[in-house]
Amino acid sequence: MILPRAFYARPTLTVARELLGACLVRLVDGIRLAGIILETEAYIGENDLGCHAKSGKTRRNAVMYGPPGYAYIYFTYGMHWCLNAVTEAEGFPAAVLIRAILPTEGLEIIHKRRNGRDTLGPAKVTQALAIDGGLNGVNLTETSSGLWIESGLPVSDESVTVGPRVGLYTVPEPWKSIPWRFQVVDHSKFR
DNA sequence: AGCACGATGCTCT
DNA sequence: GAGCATCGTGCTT
Repeated sequence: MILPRAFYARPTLTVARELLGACLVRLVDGIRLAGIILETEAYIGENDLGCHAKSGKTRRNAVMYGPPGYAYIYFTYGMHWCLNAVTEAEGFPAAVLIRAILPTEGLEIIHKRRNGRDTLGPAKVTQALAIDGGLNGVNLTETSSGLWIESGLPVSDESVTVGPRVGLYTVPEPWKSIPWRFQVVDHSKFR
């Protein structure tokens, strides 16, 4: 089942936690590339100094200000794309960064796209699933976008760790260390 | 196994 | 012009 708009129209921390175990799907040339989401991070509003919306609405972050259930995809470090799912009410900028997946469908293609390497990292996820800026702003709640998220396996609290978000080196406290990162500890049971 | 570093170009001040 | 929600390599232990 495709996760509906109402799934995303909730507090971002709730969405980030519940996206663990869900299935990220990318349709390329009629072929499904998919993986179970293993790691997420929440970015919540203009007060969150780690969030791209910290300085208000710009051309880059505009999608985050739109309705929930859309893809916010940004380019960084001169070569990498990162995928987010927009959350909360329209007008409030918030999103969940998809940081890692366990590939489940289209394994050969994913393997080839990743040159045999893992898919544990936000830019590795987008490279593996052929996601780039051309998909910024697409609707994650319908298949016609070629990118959507389906409900997957429930993940128990015991198999989830919570911790600080990654890569926010110059972000001031408390935002730098606030535990808004969610990770499936042992994903061997999904294999 | 872990750390340091360079790559590389877009976005906003 | 500075900074960046990263990755892979290569060197050290």
